[in-house]
Amino acid sequence: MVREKIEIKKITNTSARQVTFSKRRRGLFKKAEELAILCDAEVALIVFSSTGKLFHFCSSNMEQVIEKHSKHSKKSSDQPLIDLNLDHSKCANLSREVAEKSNQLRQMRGEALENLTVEELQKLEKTLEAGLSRVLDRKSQQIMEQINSLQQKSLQLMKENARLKQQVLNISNIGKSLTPNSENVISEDESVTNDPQSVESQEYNENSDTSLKLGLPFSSWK
Amino acid sequence: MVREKIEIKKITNTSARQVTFSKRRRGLFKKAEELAILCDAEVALIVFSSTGKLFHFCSSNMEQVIEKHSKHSKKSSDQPLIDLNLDHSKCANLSREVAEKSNQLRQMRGEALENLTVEELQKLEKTLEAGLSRVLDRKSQQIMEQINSLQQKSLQLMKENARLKQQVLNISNIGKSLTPNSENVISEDESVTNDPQSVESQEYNENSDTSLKLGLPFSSWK
DNA sequence: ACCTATTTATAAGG
DNA sequence: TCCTTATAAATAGGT
Repeated sequence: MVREKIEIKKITNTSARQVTFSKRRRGLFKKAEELAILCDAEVALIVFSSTGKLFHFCSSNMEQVIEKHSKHSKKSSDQPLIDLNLDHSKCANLSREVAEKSNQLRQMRGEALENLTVEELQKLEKTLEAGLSRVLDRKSQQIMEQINSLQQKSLQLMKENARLKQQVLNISNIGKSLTPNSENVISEDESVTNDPQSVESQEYNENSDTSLKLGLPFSSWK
Repeated sequence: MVREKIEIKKITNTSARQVTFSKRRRGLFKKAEELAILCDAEVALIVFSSTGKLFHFCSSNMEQVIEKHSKHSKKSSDQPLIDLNLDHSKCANLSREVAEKSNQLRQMRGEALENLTVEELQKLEKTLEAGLSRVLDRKSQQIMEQINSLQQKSLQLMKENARLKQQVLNISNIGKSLTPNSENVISEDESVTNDPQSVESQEYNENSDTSLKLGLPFSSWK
C-alpha cells in the first residue's frame, strides 16, 4: 500500500509473499495488542503461515478465550457440547446402572430388605429359589461328570496296572530262564515305569483343571 | 495516531474507548483478512469487547484452526487431554463395574454357570441360601407384624361394633319410650353409622399401605 | 456517522 | 531479516 497500491489477492511470487507475510503479520499482532490494551478487550489471534508455521497472540489466556468463544457461538459449539453432554449422561447412566445393580445384589444377599413389601420379598424369594435350584443342578451335573471321568480314569489305570504287572511277570520269567543276571534286562526297559502311583499322579497333573479337588466338603453337598 | 499521537494504555473515558474499539476493531479485522488473502495464511481472530460482546473472523474454519493450534502447542493441550482421558477412564471403570455386577446378578439367578468350578458353585449356593434365609426371615417378620396389626384392628372394630350396637339399642329404646314415631330420632343420628361393614372398609382405606393385600397367594408362603 | 490532519503501516527496492 | 522511502491506510479528535 505504498509505492504502489496493491490488489488484495494472493501474492503469486513466493518470496514476495513471505516478505509481505512477515511485515503484515507484525503489524497485525501489534494492532491486536493495541486494541486489547487501549479498549480493555480480550483478543486472541492465531495465524498459520502457508508453510504451516504457527504464530499466536492472546491478551489473556488462549484456552480460556477459545472456550468462551465456543460457548458463545452456539452452532459451532454444538458438536463439542453434545459430545460433552453425551459423555456426562453416559457416565450418569452408568452410575445409575451400577447403583441399581448394587442394590439388586445386596437384596439378593438378603441385605437392605427393610423397605420391601411382602410382595417384593415374595418375588425375591422366587428368584433366589430359582437361582439356587439352577446352581444345585449345575453343581450336580459338574460332579457327575467328574465322577464319571474319574471312574473311567480309574478303569484305565487298573487296566494299565494289570498290563504292567503281566509285563513285569513276563520279563521276570524271561530273565530267569535266560540268565541269573536279570538286572541288566530290567534296566534296559526302565523307560516304561511299572509304578502305578507314578502314572496316576502324572495323569492327574495333566487334567488338574477338571479333576475333583479332594479338599472339598463333600459332606455338605446336597 | 492522528491529530495527536496517543499512548498505548487503557482509555479511561468509556465512550471514547467504545468509539476507538469500533474503529480499531474494523481495522484489525480488515488487516487479518488481507493477510490471509495476500499471503495464503490461515488466520483466526477472536475479540471480546469489554462489554462481553463477541467478534470473530477466520479465514477458513474456526474450530479447525483452534484444533490445529491446540495440537501445535503441546503444553496447553495437555489440560483438555487429561480431562478427556479422565472422563474416558471414568466411563470405562463404570462400564467394567456394570459388566461385573451384571454377571454376578446373572449367576445368582442361575444363568451363565457354565464356566464356574464346583467350588465357585458351592460359594454361590451358600450366598443364595443365606440370602434366601434372610428374605424368608424378613418376610415372616413382615407378615407377623401385619397379622398383629390386623388382630388389633379387628379387636378395636369389635369393641366399636359392640359400642355402636349398644348405642343403637339405647337410642331405639329412648325413641320408643318418648314417641311412637321413632323414625325422626333415628334419622337425626344418621351421622353415626351403625353399619359395621362401612366402618371396616373406611379403616382399611386409611391404612391400606400396611394392610394385607387379600389377593396375595397365602398358600405359597413358607 | 463523517471529516481531516496526522500518524502508522507497508510495497518496492537494496 | 533489516533499512529506506514514498505513499496508502488507519485513525484521534472534533463535529
